Amino acid sequence: MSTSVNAPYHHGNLRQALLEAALIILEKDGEAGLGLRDLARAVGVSAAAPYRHFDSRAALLEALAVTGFQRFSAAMEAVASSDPADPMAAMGKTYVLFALSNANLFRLMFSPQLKKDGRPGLRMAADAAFDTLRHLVGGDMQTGRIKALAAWAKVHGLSILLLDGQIALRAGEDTEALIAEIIGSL
Amino acid sequence: MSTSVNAPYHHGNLRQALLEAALIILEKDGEAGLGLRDLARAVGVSAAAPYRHFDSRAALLEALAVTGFQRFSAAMEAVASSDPADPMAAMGKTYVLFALSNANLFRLMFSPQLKKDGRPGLRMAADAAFDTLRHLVGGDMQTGRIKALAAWAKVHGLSILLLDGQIALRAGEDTEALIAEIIGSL
DNA sequence: CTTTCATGTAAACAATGTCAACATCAGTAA
DNA sequence: TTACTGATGTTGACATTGTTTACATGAAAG
Repeated sequence: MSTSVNAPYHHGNLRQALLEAALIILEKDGEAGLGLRDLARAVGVSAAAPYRHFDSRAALLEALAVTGFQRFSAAMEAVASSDPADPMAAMGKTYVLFALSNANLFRLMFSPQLKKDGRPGLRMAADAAFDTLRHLVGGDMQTGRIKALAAWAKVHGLSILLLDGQIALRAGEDTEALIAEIIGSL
Repeated sequence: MSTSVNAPYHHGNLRQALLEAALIILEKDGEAGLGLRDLARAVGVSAAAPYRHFDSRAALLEALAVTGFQRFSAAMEAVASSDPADPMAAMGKTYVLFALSNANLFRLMFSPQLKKDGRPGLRMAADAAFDTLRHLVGGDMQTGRIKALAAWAKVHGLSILLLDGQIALRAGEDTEALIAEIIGSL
């Protein structure tokens, strides 16, 4: 029984296909909804096949989170290099919008689960992302460390509170405008 | 086979015992490490017994999170009623310290898992907690909504970043002092 | 053509959440 | 007291999950 009429025994690029399908499932169903068997079935492969490319489910999740940090870095560098009027505000807005448009991926990136296993790839990716973030901030304006940390905390907290639906929008209020207002209140 | 020599058939106060043991396991092993069977064994009861008091594992977690919000509210009210010099700063500090000293419980309170099932008890507890928070803030100083949201975001983000170990302490730096500094930078 | 090795499959395992059927016991009513 | 009843606990089973082991396939190297 094969999904397509003439499915080849070897998939060809299973690792990549798994990651792409996993990302879709992740955004739709959340991390808990991402089962290895469902994922394998979605790609048209047996339940054990993913183990040729990932040591465990956690390793698969780690790979997802790593690509998340890479995309995050890319987004931040893109705004920074677009030479905006207020670099800090622009980066903050990008930070929050990235979280909102990649909700479950963002949550996965900061998942305490993955961190607890001490997965080195994830730690490296996160460190790299925040290093470039620090570099971009330090390059464009000479903020002190405390102010930078405070800005980071504000932007990160805003991301999570919005993600969790804790911040209620008023009637006719625009999310993006609210973000700008909160970021602007330094 | 019974844990104690003369264990009675009926536990007596199983629901409470489950919650207390669950809280301990939660703080030690995290949410993923909190299995129903282990929990039942820790309390000296069969694997199915918890189902007489909780509909599901998620319901048990919800109950834990609810008590978390109650403790959180109590802590915030305690500081506010102690009439501190700078109410906002004091509450912010309490907010972060609560998160740090109840790490996994705090994470559970904001777990996307529980939120997704639309558990009404959790939503009510969270709303109640944040209502009292808003009340305390609004009562002591007339902050605008945007400033209040910004302060909330900063304090919440700081909690999570510290919890995740993302903010590195410098040599000889005190966590509590750093918190105070960041909160102070409004 | 043969060999090899990365990559896939099938079948099994242990552990988990959950449920159904039965056991125990405290309290109430006769 | 005696019988019933409902709340609470136990046992055994089930489906599902992550994971492993043994085997199958086939593309590329020799």
